[in-house]
This record gives sequence, structure tokens and C-alpha cells, in this order.
Amino acid sequence: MEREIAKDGWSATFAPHFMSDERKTLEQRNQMTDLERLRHSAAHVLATAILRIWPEAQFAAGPPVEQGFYYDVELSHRITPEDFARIEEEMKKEIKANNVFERTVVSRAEALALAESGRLGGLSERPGNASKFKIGNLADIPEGEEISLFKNGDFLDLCAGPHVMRTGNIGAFKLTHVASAYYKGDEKNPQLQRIYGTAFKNKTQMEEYFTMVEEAKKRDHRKLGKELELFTFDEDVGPGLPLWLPNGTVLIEELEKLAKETEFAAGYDRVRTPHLARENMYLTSGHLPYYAESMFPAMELDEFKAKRAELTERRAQLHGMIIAGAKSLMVGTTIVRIHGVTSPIVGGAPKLEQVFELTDKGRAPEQLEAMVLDYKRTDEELMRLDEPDRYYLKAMNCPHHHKIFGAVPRSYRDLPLRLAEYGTCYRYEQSGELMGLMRVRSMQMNDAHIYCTEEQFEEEFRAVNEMYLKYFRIFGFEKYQMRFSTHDPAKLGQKFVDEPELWKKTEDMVRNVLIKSGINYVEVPNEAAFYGPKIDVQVWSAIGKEFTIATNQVDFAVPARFKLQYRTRDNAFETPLCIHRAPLGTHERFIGFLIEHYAGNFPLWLAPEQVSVITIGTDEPLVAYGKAIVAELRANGVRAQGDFGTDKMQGKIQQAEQRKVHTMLVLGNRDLEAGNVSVRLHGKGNVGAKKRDEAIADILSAIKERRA
RNA sequence: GCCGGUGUAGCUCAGAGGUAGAGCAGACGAUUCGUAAUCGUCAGGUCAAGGGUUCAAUUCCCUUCACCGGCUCCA
Repeated sequence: MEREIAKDGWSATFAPHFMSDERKTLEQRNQMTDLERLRHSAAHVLATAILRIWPEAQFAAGPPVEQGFYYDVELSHRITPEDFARIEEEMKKEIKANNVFERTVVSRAEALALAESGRLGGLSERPGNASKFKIGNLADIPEGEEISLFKNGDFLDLCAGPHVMRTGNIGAFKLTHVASAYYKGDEKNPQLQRIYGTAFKNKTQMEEYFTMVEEAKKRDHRKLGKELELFTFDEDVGPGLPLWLPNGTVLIEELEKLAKETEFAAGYDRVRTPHLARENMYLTSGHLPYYAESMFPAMELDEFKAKRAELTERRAQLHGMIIAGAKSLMVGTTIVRIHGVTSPIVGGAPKLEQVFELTDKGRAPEQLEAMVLDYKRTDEELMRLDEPDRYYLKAMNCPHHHKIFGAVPRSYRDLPLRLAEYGTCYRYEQSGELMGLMRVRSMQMNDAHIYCTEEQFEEEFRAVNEMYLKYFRIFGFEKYQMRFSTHDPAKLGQKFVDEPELWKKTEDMVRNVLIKSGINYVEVPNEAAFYGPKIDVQVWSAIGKEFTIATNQVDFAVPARFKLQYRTRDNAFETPLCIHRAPLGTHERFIGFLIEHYAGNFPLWLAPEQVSVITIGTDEPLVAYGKAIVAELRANGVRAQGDFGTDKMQGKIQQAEQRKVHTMLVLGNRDLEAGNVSVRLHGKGNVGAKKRDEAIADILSAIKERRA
């Protein structure tokens, strides 16, 4: 697997790492780096230590990961960070013993026997405590593949390796946190305790790592968002629903400006659509029921709510009365027919919705008969009431855009039609998955849908990819990965629309564009959208979490569901292809990522506070000079403000630096006399005096050109 | 959603079964200063919410809510 080397250093250990969902092959395992071997070995040492304290522990999997290693363990004792010290003590002993990692190859039967006896993942045989997870792991090893065991000291484990030579090779390690994980990642399996740690060749490297982690935490968008007053969350508003403060709103509006300019130049038309729509549209689009659990529950508009409640109540009363009446009068007699099926009353009561019909009218008192008729009437009336009208908050903009496409007759001459909107979508993400701005429940998407013919597809798709790259150059993104997601033929008709030829055709088209454009990408099977293949751009947050920041998807299925058509040159009807694209993703995630990318030190064009004019002292002529400069900047659309108060200059500068104001113009009497301003840049310090007009012109051009 | 952790002033955090503290931010006053903080005064809290134990709970217990970490890198 290719690994990018981070240029700025902070992200080195968070470099992209693509692992397929499938079990890692032996071949891949043998490509483990030295550090990964060491960490994998540390996981075995961790298991050894845990077993010395809790011999009954059952182990599942203990691989190396991006930032260290873990081992999954089942244990009735809840391991907490308070236990770390004693576990680490035992680990140190094992490392000090400098035991060799001995590899042995065994037959499947031998391995199974060792697992049954509890020996695998144990320090000794444990009768009655079979290594159940190891048995499960064993089952995943393909027939014919070598089965190997590794042993360090008394600890014997089913393991494909590879390891370092001796436990003593683990120079430095530390347990970091404990979490939970399902065995084999399946929530139907038992939940295990996952003990995380990290390990390095030596102490110095480990210390460097922890320093870097601290640094990374400082650029976490959640921390900076608070410090710079960009956004906030409020319990009363709801989880995952960010409130954009004025500073954050500046970022949004600058991004929108960029997107609107870029899209206008690229021939997009802007549209606007409501935040919700009727149920029926989402039945057409296929979001219901398949996407339903990611959508907020429906809002029900029930014109007949009161009437419905009244009738339901009445029907329930009649039901009770009929049953009671029938029972008391004719116990054990079949007197009631329900939807044509006669059944005795005694015993189970018929269901409320069922219609009663007396079968033995001669014996039924009039009163009872009247009640049955009333019941039937009530029931029928209830059935005649219109269904309530249901509205859903939109989780995607595509259905609305499809409706716009379909709103007027389209000709091939109208294509490609590019409909763009910063549409606000709402998704009911699981509570545990929310994460600052990176995963939210309300989001504004840099969305557009391009309707085109098959012939136009390649050019359109290529142009979208170029738009990404253009944006990424502006922002100076270097560490990202294009991920091409394709379908899995085995899941046609389930996870993916059942159109094998179309899948193949569009995937080939997309792959072609990628290769022709010389774009570096990884292809991931089984990750496509249900309606077509897609390209996602993956980035990593400050603390190393992977996110999709932009997406470009092909849709050859949903336009047909909406019966979208255009008139062809030969006067026939054809369904267009649709490209869903969001190069700037959503405001929420994109800005979350930008905050971390820039560590809050935004370029001038984006900075919420672009210029602060600071006077040294409060002399009237000086303040007047400062005010004039602020006014001129603001007249030119620059977010400038003056700090003319009585604080000391150093104090004003510190305030501005802490707010990460991009440019500070410091004015003293010397500047006033010379017609100068002293320019100070955030993080760069004083860069010297300049003529006032020159300084203003520089600021304006840097903004206009969106210079980094 | 599930497992674990956390929740004290706007922010960062201290504290303890006997009724709450600091720094910064804020307000007011003084300070006239050349590139990351001058000084003083004042104000700030139902200690997340609800319930329980107790003479007494912010502290112990339970529930709820929110946030954080993990559940995706599976011998």
C-alpha cells in the first residue's frame, strides 16, 4: 500500500492507510513495516500481561493500527485506566525477560485442539475455558493456508505474524485507552474490551509522538471553533445541529462566493429548493424505505386528526360492548362472523379492526345488532378518511433537482444541464457518530446535479474532477486520496441496482477519465452508491480520523425512477445520466477540515477578521488617521476594524494575535507623519512600514486573488 | 444505537459529605505605550437536569441529557 509522506511533519503517523474490509492476506501481512511488527508484538506482550493478572481472559484479535496497537479481550473485570499501571508492570517484566517470539506451523486439527483446551491465547491449558474467539478466527483461515502459532514465554497465540525477534526489541510502550468493540466488528457478536496502546523503538520516538499528539489536539476544529468563536452547539437546539457564529458565517459566505463564481464560470445554473418534501417523492427516489433510518422521522399533517381519534375511540367502545354483550347472552355460541370467518366469541377477543357480522340474527337482541351495524359504519367511515400527509426533511437535494429537471420539457439541446445549490440537508446520524462539525445532522451541501447524455458524460466528469483540483490548489491541500468506489457484482439487486451492463459501462467510463487525467486513485469494490459508482476524496482530521470531504457520483438509475427524459435529435425520448457532485462537500465538514488544515490561521481572503488597525496611544490626529484607513478598507469590502482604545499597544497586538487577525496595521506618530502604516502579520510578526496606499492595495489584491 | 469516560463562572481549570475558588475574558477607573498583555476595583455559578440516601449532597447512589473515546484498519 502506498503511503504518503507528510510534508509538514504533524501528520506523518496519520498518513493514509487503506485496508480492505476483508481479512488481511498473508502477503499483506508480510509487508508490515518494522514498526508495525514491533507494535503487533507489543499486543502479544499486552495479552501476556493481562493473563498473568486475569488468567481466564479470552482474546480475540490484536493487530497493529495507525497509532499503535490493541488487543480485544473478554473479561468479567472491567479494565479501566487505573489498571494500566499494573498491566504495564507485567508487560515490562515480559520485555525484560527478552523472550523469543517462536513460530511453529501446525495443522488445522492441532490448532483446533489447542484452542479447545484453552491453550491458544493463554499461558497454559485452561480446561473448561476454550479459546472460543481463536476457534472463530481459525475458521476464517482459508483451507490450504499455513496455520502458524507464536509463543513468547508461556503465552501461545494463533498468529500469522510477523513479529520482532524478542520481546526485548520493544523499546518503549504505553497503554493509552480502553474502548469496546464487537468481535469481528459485527454487532451481533459479543462486545469485547479493546485495550489500546502504542509502542516505539525507543523512548525518544515515543515522546516525540506524544508531543505531536498534543500539537494535533491544538488544531482540533472543535477547540479552535470555540476559541475563535466560529460555531457552537446548544443542547436546546439539538445534537449535531451547529449554530454558526458571525466569524464562522464569514467562512461560509466566502466559500459560497468561491463556489458561485467557479460554478458560474463552468456553466452551472443556480436553483433553490425547500428543506422538506412529501413522502411520495422519497418513495419515488428510493430513499424510503431504504434510506429511512438516516432520515428524520416524518412530520405528519393530519387534517382529520380529531375526527380520526373520535372514530377510533367510538369503534373501540363498540367493540368492547359487542364482545361483552355477546358473551353474557350467548356464551359458547358462534354468533359473530369476522370478515367472513365465523368464530366463537368465548376465548380470544376478535381484533379491533375486524368487522363484525352477526350470523345468528334470530337470537341476537336488537340492541346488539344495532351496535354491530354502528361498528361497521364507524369502521367504514374511518377507512374513508384521507391518509395523513407526511413530510420529510430532505437528506439529499437530488430528488428536488430531479423535479426541476422534469418541470419543463427538455431537449438534447438543453444538455448538459447543471443545477447547483447550496442545499441544506438533514440526516439523522446515530448519536454516537456525531463529531463536531465533521459529522452533523444538518448540513449545507455544495451540491449540483449534472444531467447529460452518455456522450457528454466523460467530459462532464472530467470537468468536475478538475474543479476539485482547482479548489484544492487554492486551499493548498496536499494530503488527500481519491477513492474510486465500484459495485460488487455479487450484490446486484440488493445493495446495488440490478443493471450489470450499466455498472460495467459507467465504471469503465469513470476509470477512463481518471486514467486519462493522470489522477492518482485507489479503487475500492463494494463501496459504490446504490445508483452508481463514485469518486470520493478522503482526508484526515487533525486527530487522524478519515473523512470524505468531496464526492463525485454517477447515477444511471434514479433519473429513470423519476421518469426524466429529454427529446433526442431524432425526436425520441431518452433518460439522461446524472452526475451528483459536491467538490466542497458540506459547509460543516469542509470548514471543520479547513480549520484544522490552517490550524485556524486562515489566509487573508478567508480570515473572519482580516485587518485590525491599532493605534499607539489615543492622540486625536492618530485616531483620525486610523479611522480613515478602516473606513477605506471597509468601503472596499475588507473586514477591518480599529482598536483605538486606551490599552497598551502590546496588549492590543496580543489580543489581535490571539484572535488570529490576519493583518495588523500599527499606527504611531512616526507613521502618521510619513503617511505610512506598520504592517504586522499574524504569526509572522512585524514586516515593516509601508506607504498607506500601497499597504491597502496589497491587501485588496491578496483578497481578490485569494492568495494563500 | 452499543461499551466506557467526562460534565464546576463566557473560556481554561482547581476543590471537597458542612453550602464554591483561580487565571483569562467582561464592566468601571487609572495608565500615552513602537510590535504577543500595565495596574486596581467590581461583577459571574440552581456545581448539566431530575430523583434518591443523609441532620446536611455540587461531592455518594440511580435515571436522563450532552460531550469525549471506541465500535472501520477483524490470527
